[in-house]
Amino acid sequence: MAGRARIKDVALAAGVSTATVSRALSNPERVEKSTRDRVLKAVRATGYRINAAARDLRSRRARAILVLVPNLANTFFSRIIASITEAAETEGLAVQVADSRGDPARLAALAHDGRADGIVLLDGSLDAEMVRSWTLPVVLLCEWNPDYGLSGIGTDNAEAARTAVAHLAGLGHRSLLHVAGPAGNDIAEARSEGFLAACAALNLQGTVVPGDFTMASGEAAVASWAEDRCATALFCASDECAIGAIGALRRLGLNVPSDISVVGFDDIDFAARFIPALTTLHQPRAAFGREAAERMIALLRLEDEADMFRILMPSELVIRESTAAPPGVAVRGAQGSA
Amino acid sequence: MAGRARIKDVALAAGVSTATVSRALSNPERVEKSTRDRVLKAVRATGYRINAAARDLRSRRARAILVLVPNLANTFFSRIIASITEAAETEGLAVQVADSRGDPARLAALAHDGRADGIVLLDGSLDAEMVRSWTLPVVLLCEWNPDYGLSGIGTDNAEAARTAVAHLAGLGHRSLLHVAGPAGNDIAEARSEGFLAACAALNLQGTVVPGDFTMASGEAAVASWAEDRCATALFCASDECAIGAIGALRRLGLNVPSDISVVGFDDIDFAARFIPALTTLHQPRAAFGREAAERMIALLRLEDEADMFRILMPSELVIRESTAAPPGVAVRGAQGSA
DNA sequence: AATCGATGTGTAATCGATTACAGCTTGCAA
DNA sequence: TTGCAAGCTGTAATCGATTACACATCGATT
Repeated sequence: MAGRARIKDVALAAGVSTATVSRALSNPERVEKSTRDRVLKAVRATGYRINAAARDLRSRRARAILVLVPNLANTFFSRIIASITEAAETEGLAVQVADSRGDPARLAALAHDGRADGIVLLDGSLDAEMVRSWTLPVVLLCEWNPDYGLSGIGTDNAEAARTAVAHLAGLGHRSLLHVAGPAGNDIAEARSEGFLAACAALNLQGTVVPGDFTMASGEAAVASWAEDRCATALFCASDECAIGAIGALRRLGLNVPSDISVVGFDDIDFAARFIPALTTLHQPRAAFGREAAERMIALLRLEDEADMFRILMPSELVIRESTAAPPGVAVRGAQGSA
Repeated sequence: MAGRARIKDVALAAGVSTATVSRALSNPERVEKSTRDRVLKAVRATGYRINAAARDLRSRRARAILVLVPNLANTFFSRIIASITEAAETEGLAVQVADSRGDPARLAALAHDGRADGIVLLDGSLDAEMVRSWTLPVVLLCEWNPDYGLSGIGTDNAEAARTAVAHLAGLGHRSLLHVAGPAGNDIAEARSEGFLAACAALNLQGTVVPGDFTMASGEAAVASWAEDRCATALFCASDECAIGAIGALRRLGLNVPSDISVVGFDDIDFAARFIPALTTLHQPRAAFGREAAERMIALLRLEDEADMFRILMPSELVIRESTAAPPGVAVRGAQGSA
């Protein structure tokens, strides 16, 4: 802290100017090999570390991106963050992680204090006007909000919902209940609409009840379902919701999947380990992170405005233990091992 | 981006010097009210945002702390991070989050590039020499490593293990298996030692098998347990491990808790929702985060070295559904509702 | 031999804030 | 009236890097 070496000290030790030290470190090919070696030796000898504040100030960029997630405690996001970090750091970009909830002033400060050059936003429920007022390049990831006017990366939620419905229909279910995500959330609505469209297309009875992705909303949905029990399968807008629902069903003395099938969404880490292991739609989280980082890097390289893009990566249905034929329906063509 | 206002622009707009603007913003009481109001109005009018790089450079501090966690995807950590963030931000400190795994050079860079004034470390398995070489104030949280030579905050793991054993003994279990955390991990070893000490004190048969906190290690432990089935209860070093173990038990056709009891550790979010809901040791994560932030703030205020401290906060046993009397043992004094 | 370009290095301006120091007012006591 | 302290504000140095520009060297070309 006290006696940290400055670039000046390194220059002195190597017998060169500070300009040469700077070049040796950030543009090695612009100094002669022998000089570079002397500089690097001096760096080692002095224990020099570049001062980020000074560099950022002079070069007018932070070599960092900010990742904003609505909820750090959600494992769905942390996996994506890890993947963004990996891709960004190979490009020399640091990654800052922050929670997007709470005080808008805090967010504005984060977005504009110059500590980051770009933002990867995983929250579609922020005030659109605020988001549009940000002057940094932003990539919207996973979530979607047309009002932001941003480029984005996500999955085709309607298509994924269709896949889930087709799976349940294939098992013999004729009456389905969808526990939706929060109203106003674009991806949640895409899932609901995809669900209803698929039910209509396959001539199934499809009902939607409101929810908000949480376990509590899964429990609440089961409570309302229990009144008439008209559906034999639940399609939940998130794995957490599905897990909440299964817990509630079990408390009603019902077994998943023999009494009722449940499909989740996301394929969070616990989905495979849950009992029963969750049939769910796997979102390509590692690919999301990688793609977002790459797009961001490209945006930062281009000084001027880049073209808008919207990238949809497919979600895959992962069939595990939480779905089966409805009670009383023979499994057609049941095949061997599983 | 292009036309961001500088402090100079604000000064011009308000008809004062940049020094006054700076003071009006960071030491409001040092400028006259009327001047301050003019400055604030100018700030609003120009949309001025302080440039963090310039401020950090000049004031030689970053007003930020770095939180290092071994695994962002672990919800146990994310809850703590949220709590650190909350406490730090009320003090005007930004929080940077990074993964502590991987390239040591990356960590060294993070620790020394001047972007943070202090470090909250949640990883006890880093190279001790590297950690000691850090020149920033560091608080070790949750994990513990005596070789770091740091102040720390955590829970009394041996005591917590004793509580778990006492609970199982009270239910009638006489033979216990502990699935340990990774060797060399201080808190894992404290749990193992506490477990063995408690078994000895209560005259129970206590066995320890190696593990590493993961679900996979829980599954592996069950596989080895299945060879002799000598224990009627499992005490796992983490909830994830316990969940892995329960999954494996279920695949063996065994029911928790009627065939075998399982106790976890941590009380992660899923613990309460898992089926069966996990009996586990609740670590006070919000308090951990708050305490760490406060201690760090105190450390940063003190210029010189502060006294070392080691704070232990109690973990509480939360009894849920995964523990019961062993098969064939009547529940003594079973009491009413639960 | 003179010119040119390429290459490597140094000098000094610069990024945008903070803050030590000094100067100006103002109020009050002597 | 004068002196002094207190309070407010401005001037300018400063933090530690990057980088435009200038300069020196050297080999190749004419």
